[in-house]
Amino acid sequence: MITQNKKTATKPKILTVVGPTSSGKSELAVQLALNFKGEVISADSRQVYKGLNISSSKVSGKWERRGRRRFFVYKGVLHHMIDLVSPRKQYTAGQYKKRAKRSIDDIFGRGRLPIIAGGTGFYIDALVHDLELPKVKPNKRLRKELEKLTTDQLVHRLRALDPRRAKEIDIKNRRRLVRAIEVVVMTNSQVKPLEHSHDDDPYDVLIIGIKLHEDELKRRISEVVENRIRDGVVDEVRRTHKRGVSWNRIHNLGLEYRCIADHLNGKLTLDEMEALMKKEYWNYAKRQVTWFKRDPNIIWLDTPEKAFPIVQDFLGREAYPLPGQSET
RNA sequence: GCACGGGUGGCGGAGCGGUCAAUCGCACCAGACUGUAAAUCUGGCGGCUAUAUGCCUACGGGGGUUCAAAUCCCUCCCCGUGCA
Repeated sequence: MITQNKKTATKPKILTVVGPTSSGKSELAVQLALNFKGEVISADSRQVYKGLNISSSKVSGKWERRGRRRFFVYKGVLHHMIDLVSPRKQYTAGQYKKRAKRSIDDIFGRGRLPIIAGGTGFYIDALVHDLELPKVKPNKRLRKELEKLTTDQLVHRLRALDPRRAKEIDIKNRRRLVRAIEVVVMTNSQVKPLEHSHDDDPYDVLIIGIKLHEDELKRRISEVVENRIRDGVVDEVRRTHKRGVSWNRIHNLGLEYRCIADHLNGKLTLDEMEALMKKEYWNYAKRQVTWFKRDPNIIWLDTPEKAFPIVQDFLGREAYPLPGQSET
């Protein structure tokens, strides 16, 4: 259990590894975990789903029994926030935050270091800054109804309900408008303004970002896509659909799920699919970078190995010999 | 060689006398993000510049018609298809 007395107590330390897709975050996280007695918390919106393995770049670990509990283990390192629900269900950022927070407490309870690693920036922010996301579950009926309105009508509706929110929201983004209205309608109250100062953060966080050279990243993305196809992503998606996940839902999972679904439905040849996947992944990587860019606290590294001394410094203990130093 | 069809911005592809620096898509650049975030959304994208109801150069080359041409005519070059 962590209790944080904001000003006086020293906050518990956690580590975060971010970076665009294919940059090697997962592997670095594992290495850091091995060196600094940590456990990994995946911050990836698709790895929470069971059965999406190759397609979500899940580490190739296994579920193992440890005492009375079962953990997802890779290279001896415990991984959390993986394989939580069926892809038929929709897992949300709020659910993620709540559960990941428990994982952090859990890890502290074992006297270990939580290492958050992943590419879903929103999840990481929610967790690390303890964002208070409105506790309003999706209301299908209401959404369906709101969906029928024009964007302008949605804006007017929101203005009437919550003028402050209407002012700051992206008024061209229907999805956001619908959700904002949903929140007001369901809670019967307006959203309070968000103000998060870092002083309020519950943890002392070191964020390491992997920043590869553009060409290098592109190269790696190509490689990853090719490997996945060879390893059977197409089959994985086919199987996922056979298990009752609708094409519509698969399409909504984004990126390669779309490309592969289109291929399976005869809209794309295998080659077209591959090319499209590479393109989509690259664009995604850029979106991720845009997100991370605005956090000035991220320490960007061009080679993962540079992380070790920085982390050691952050933890400020002698207890963690750097790799290679332990043997001599 | 003849007959059609076509040559438009990095690419695909609209426009077929004025309101065209040229719809749109892709690529590219930048950005947003309060329980769908691998989702969703926005802006820019010929050149120049004080970024603008500004100037310049533009729709294969050249020449014409017209107040006005990417759009019409002539001619040349190139590509595709059909016939020789």
